[in-house]
Amino acid sequence: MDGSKAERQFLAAYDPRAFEPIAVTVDVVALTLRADRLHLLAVRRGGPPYHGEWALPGGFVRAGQESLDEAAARELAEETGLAASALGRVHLEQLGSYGRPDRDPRMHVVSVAYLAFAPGLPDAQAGSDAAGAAWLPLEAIARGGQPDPVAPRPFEQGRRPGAHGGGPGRRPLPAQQPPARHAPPGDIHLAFDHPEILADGLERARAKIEYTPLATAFLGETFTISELRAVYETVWGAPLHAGNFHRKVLSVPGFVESTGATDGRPGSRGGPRARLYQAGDATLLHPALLRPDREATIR
Amino acid sequence: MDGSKAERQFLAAYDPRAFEPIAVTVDVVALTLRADRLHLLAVRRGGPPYHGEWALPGGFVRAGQESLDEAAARELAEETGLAASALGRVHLEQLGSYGRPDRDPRMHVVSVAYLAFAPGLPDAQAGSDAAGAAWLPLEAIARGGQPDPVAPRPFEQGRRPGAHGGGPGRRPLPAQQPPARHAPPGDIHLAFDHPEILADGLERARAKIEYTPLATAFLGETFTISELRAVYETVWGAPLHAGNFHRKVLSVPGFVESTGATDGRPGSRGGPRARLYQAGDATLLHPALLRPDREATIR
DNA sequence: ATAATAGTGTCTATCAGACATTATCGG
DNA sequence: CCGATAATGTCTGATAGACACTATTAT
Repeated sequence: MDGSKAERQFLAAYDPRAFEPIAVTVDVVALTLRADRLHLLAVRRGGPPYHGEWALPGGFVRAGQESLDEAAARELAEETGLAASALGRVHLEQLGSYGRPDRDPRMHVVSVAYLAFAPGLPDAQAGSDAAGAAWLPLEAIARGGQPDPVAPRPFEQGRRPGAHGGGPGRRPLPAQQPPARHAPPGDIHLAFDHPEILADGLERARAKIEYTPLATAFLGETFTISELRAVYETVWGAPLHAGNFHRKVLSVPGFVESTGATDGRPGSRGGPRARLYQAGDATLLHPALLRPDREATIR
Repeated sequence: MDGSKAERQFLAAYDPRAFEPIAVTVDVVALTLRADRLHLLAVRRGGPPYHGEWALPGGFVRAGQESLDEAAARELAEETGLAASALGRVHLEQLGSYGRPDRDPRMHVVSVAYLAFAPGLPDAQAGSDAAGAAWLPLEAIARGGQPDPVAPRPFEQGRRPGAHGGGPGRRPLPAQQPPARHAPPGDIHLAFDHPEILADGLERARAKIEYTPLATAFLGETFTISELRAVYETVWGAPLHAGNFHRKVLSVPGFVESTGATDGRPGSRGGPRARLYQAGDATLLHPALLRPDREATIR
């Protein structure tokens, strides 16, 4: 029809600035578990547009210097103030790209979104870029679109004490936060199209723990089956049968491996000391742990 | 540590060309079924780099003018020479983004890859950009990486006559191609990192037809259960039990709907006339059609 | 003692897969 | 008739989920 494409490519080969540019950024939907509730890592924007509002952590990809994966890891490290060592236990995967021309008022920005699962991380985001970075409870964030039918409604589970991971030293921690009621209602609104990205990330997370062992990425090095169940219950927003879950998890080869040890910190409301497990070497769960009745065929 | 991000953002707001740019392209892994074999839409490159080699169809996203989805649909339409009407039956979804700084020798190019499932399309890519566009049988294309263990080995199925869809008028077509042996061996090598993108697209396709009805996107408006089974067998590269498949497909609500009609063109080797079905209204299959034994837990 | 939890056993409905059977068509 | 296919039926092993039960610990 025109051959203009070949021409454009030719030009691009010799003058990369010949076109109106498109900026490329990475944004990270970083999730963690705190006190049996999902939290999102968010930053306060320090300039226009959306000055002062919350947004996903992210930034520009450094042209010619880094891959998308590297850029996402870098942004996450900067924003959490975490050393690469601590990032080792964080799962990071590409979520998808968002490129509507008007999603950023300044110019056409294509954002490559990433999804991160993190164990309980220290709250302080010292130094670094993100003075205003914080873990926000998900319920405090306004839904992207319609009321999500598969949304993780906090169904008020037994409020386990150590059900969140908590890194290597996660021993006592009698309840770092007073079990304050559901926190502020969903009145925090994310900037840009980040509500949509968050919604996609949540759905991905819910699906991902069905057929991969990534739920363990929310926990510490070792964990009990109950803690693992708490991850599923929180991410899926539905209670699971303790006994069946226990048997199921142990029956899936490669999901978890027993460390001989038992939990030194038993449940605060009694019960025998649980055995401790660590993540196995499986990358896919077979058979999978399917979400409870997604109502025959969702249409 | 520096606050340079805020500064960069500030600059970007007022001078989009202040940085070394990153180009954004879309590339499409378009798959179709011809004569019971998967084919990939590929174009011959008309200029450096990789001049004369095969590559995925794609091109630059038009800054400020179109979304990523729109760009992918546009490129696919240009390359196939298809009107938007014919594209209506094509499934198009985002696959992932690829952004290693050295993946294009000219400059840092981030490519947003898309995956397309198409019914049998006319071979002629008239006019349009792509003088050199063609559907290449997958076996003719060199594997991206290691020998893919889940690769769809052509297991030599019964060579059904009409097992490929074939758009609205797919009646006679007694065997448009002589059942030529497996075509040239895998010696075609795709340019750039397109072998990797193709491999990812194939794996996505194999997984996607497990839990979505998208296998029907490879077929015409109406199809028989056998034709649908041929899609699964070809994409998965493994034979399926005809009887069990039949019963299973009909038992999944919303997968297929019976049109009263029966196939006017019976199997060339006899047998009763099969009933014709059309795609149902389900968007997810429940229960899913799982691939045959992926060997307990893939590690 | 009471309540709550860890872990195991049992039963049942469901499903995937193997196999068989009947009917229908082309050659 | 013979061979291949469509469609349905039957059987078995595996699994998910419901439920029960015992043991252990905090309060």
